[in-house]
Amino acid sequence: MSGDLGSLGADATPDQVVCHVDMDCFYAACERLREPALEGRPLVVGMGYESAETHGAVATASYEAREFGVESAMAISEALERLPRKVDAARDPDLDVEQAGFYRPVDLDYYDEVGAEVKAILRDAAEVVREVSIDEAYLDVTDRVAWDEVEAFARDLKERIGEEVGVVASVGVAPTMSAAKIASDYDKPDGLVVVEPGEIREFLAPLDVAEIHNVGPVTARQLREMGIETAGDLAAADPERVRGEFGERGLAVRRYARGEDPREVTPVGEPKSLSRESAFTEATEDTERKREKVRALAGDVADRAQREGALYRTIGIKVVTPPYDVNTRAESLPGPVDDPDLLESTALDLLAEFDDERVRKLGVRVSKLDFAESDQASLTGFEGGSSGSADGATTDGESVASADGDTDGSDGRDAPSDPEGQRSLREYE
DNA sequence: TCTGGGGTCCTAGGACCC
DNA sequence: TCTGGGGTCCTAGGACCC
Repeated sequence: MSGDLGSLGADATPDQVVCHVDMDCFYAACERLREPALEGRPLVVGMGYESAETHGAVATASYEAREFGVESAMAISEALERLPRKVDAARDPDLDVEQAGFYRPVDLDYYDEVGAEVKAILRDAAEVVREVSIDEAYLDVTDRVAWDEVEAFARDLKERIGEEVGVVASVGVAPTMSAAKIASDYDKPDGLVVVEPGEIREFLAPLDVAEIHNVGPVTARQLREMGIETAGDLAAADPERVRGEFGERGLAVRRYARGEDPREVTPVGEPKSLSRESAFTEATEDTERKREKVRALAGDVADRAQREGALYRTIGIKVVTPPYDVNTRAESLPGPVDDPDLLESTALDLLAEFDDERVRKLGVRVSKLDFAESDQASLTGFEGGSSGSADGATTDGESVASADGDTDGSDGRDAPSDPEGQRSLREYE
């Protein structure tokens, strides 16, 4: 029986050896890499945070900082109450310098570089790697490592990451993606947990339902109200009852709790949407400020779409109003475009509905993406001078811009993406 | 004290078509 | 004449993940 999914039912669990690699406090680890003096000290990395400011949220807190009660996603202002900044403590006689910590703003570009080094090691160690985020990946090592060798394999992997990159990874190994993920989290930091096929049910059974993938705060609370507290409870629950309460998603989660997971490790594909969002320091009603922010966000999204060779067919905005109400509006076009001006004007039109509202956060998104045409152009080496990537649009019947007049005339799609933007879109090897 | 930013998937209702 | 049924696409919101 080699993991031939085709011969199994769609829901069957494939025969796999899955490794989940998860960096410990990754952002904090990166900061310590370039600032070794931070080693061993309470360290908070804040998003939307700038030095000496108090707004933003905790992206990562080092384990030392967590001892002071600082948690992920907490407001920086609250984190500062639990763990004052070292610089402030040094100046304030009422504060104890020993009970203070260090705060740094996130620097994603740098973390990306470090993450890329780790990913290179992972791709070297396994044929199939699914990179889930900047600091996390699944490896399929079924064809490379037997169950009795997998612990040594994982230990080597952790060592390589530690020696070559200088950050600490936790690794979980299991027959399914969902169990491997739980295993990597089980003994953090610096964890290494192997769950062999025969052990998976017993391993999962005592865990809190909230630890199961796709069980968030809402589902966890509803499950508890049903008397389902552990993965074992959920595994044993009547599937019809679970389906009635949570639909198909509930059934999937119940299967995870039973150690069943039909997903095979595959590389991530092209993105489904691209977006940018940004918060105001405090909610504003000022129409021009809102429009200004949307213009900036739309420009960023347009640039990114162009760089990645993505055409988009749906343009949307997100408007967050106090206390924290999320509103989305979207409009689909007749065909996929690469048109920054249209993106901006559409986003602004959608925003008009909120002219009278106080707004704390705005976002711009493009979706229904289409990479085929620019792929085509780059793969065939079409350089097509000034008419660049638009050439693809003429090859299939769906010519884009002409389609409808609903955008105040101006078929103005300006000369599309420059050749610079055409750098290789994927790295199938 | 006002919660950052970037994503994915699912559901539900309405429009529209056959 | 409301009496169905099936399918697709669209928008909006929600839950979840990192």
